[in-house]
Amino acid sequence: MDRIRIKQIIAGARIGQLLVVCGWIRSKRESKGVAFIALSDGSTQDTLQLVVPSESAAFNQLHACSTGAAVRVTGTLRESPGKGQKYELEVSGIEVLGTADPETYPLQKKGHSLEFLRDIGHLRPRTNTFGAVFRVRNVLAGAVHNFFQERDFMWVHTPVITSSDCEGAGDLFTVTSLDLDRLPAGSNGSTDFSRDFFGKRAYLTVSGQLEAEFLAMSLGDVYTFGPAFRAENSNTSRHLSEFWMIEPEMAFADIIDDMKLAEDFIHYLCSKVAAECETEIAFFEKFYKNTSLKALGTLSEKPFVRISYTDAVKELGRAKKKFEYPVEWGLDLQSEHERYLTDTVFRGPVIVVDYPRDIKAFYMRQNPDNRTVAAMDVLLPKVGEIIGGSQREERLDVLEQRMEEMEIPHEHMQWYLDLRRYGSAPHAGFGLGFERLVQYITGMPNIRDVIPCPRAPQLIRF
RNA sequence: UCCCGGGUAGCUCAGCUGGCAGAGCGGAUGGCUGUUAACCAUCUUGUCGGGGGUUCGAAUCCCUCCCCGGGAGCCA
Repeated sequence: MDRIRIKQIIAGARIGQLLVVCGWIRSKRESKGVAFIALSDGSTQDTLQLVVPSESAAFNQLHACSTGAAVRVTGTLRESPGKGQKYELEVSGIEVLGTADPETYPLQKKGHSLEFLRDIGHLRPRTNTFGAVFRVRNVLAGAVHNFFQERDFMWVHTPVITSSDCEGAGDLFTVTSLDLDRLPAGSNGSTDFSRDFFGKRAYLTVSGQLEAEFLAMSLGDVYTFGPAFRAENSNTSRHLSEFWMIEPEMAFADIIDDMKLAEDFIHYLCSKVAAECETEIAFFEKFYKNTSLKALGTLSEKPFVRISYTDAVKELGRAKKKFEYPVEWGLDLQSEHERYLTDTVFRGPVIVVDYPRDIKAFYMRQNPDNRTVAAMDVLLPKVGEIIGGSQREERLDVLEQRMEEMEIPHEHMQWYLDLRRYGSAPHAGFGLGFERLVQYITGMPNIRDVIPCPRAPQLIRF
């Protein structure tokens, strides 16, 4: 007989049927006449209540059924007379597949701190919290593809290993097959990377954007969804060294189209999670209080406030609040400024657009005022920046001049400049940090708790 | 990387004006009950983060290193 998932049982219409269920024991309550077991199989937030009557042969095996043990159970589904669950399985047979020594099994019936669970990363998906996080993460990942596929964006696979070191974002991890104990010497004490695997220095990608641009400039609308790597020494609840990024890129599009896409995207994802992860969100609402179905519902409809950088600076200048960092046109907005805009002034997501060109990347399109670029950031309450995007500079002369001003060497960028030489066209895109989205929607305080195997400075266990 | 706050039993934490290392939870055993993080009784648990120093004596004071958390910077 095939096993059935608890998720399907909860969905209903199986009362009276003989079923086989496999899973891990969460808790057990024993008495003389009857025992109760809460069983989880990861398919859903809910546990299945197993009822083991003392006359059942399974009753003698209860000793091995401690918290954490894996079992295969046969029984008849009944309507539950008790509170807290609709169904329960009246057990006729239990096969203990794997015991879990209660003296050493680290998960208790009680709740654990998120910090402790990080130390047992291989077992934490068995908890309510992490089961919920990873189910929401899965629904979000599926929704990302649905959103773009429904709009005829093509999923493109940009490289993980790259030779491009001028993508603008932080420090890079070097990828090498050289013997690190005997590095070939180059000039003035450096390493000779011409002897390395690729014949030149290679890195883990920090972004697929530049590659996505050339794919957009032939396929039209594309998106990437894959890992990115940053070697920055960032120790915060919002940064990972390895994270997943979504980067749509649209040909024949401007910054207005870009903002529209970003807003539609967030709306879509929130509505999908609200519809498909009701129990998970209800769980987060109850135990972490940083998210709610109601808030998700609002987020999936409410239009985002749009404000120019220049007006945002004016708004901050009017603020009664004392800021630690100065507010002045030309300086980048600090976390406290962004938070003031999202949490106090507009009380919701805000898109800030048209930033000073001197604080933004070389590829962003210069506006007619000659001092701002068509760049936009989507800011969310509490989490801060979740999306950074721009219209790309499609004019060859303007781009070349900008690269010179910012001292970016042209030689490795000829292919990028070619896109402006041959059939150039307006195009725009953005990058969204997937974990920050999961973090925002689940309300998890630390980004290390929304990815199965977090990588950060000094952290690469599991 | 910088600024704060921490590291004591398997977990959460108290003890910190230097003087016998504690509680709750968990776990084990027994009892009881269609139970819901069940309940009652008994029992169980230590490299006080590592190293060095001050002292008759250090979990407690000093130095140093490691790790964790919060905030900042960098960014998504």
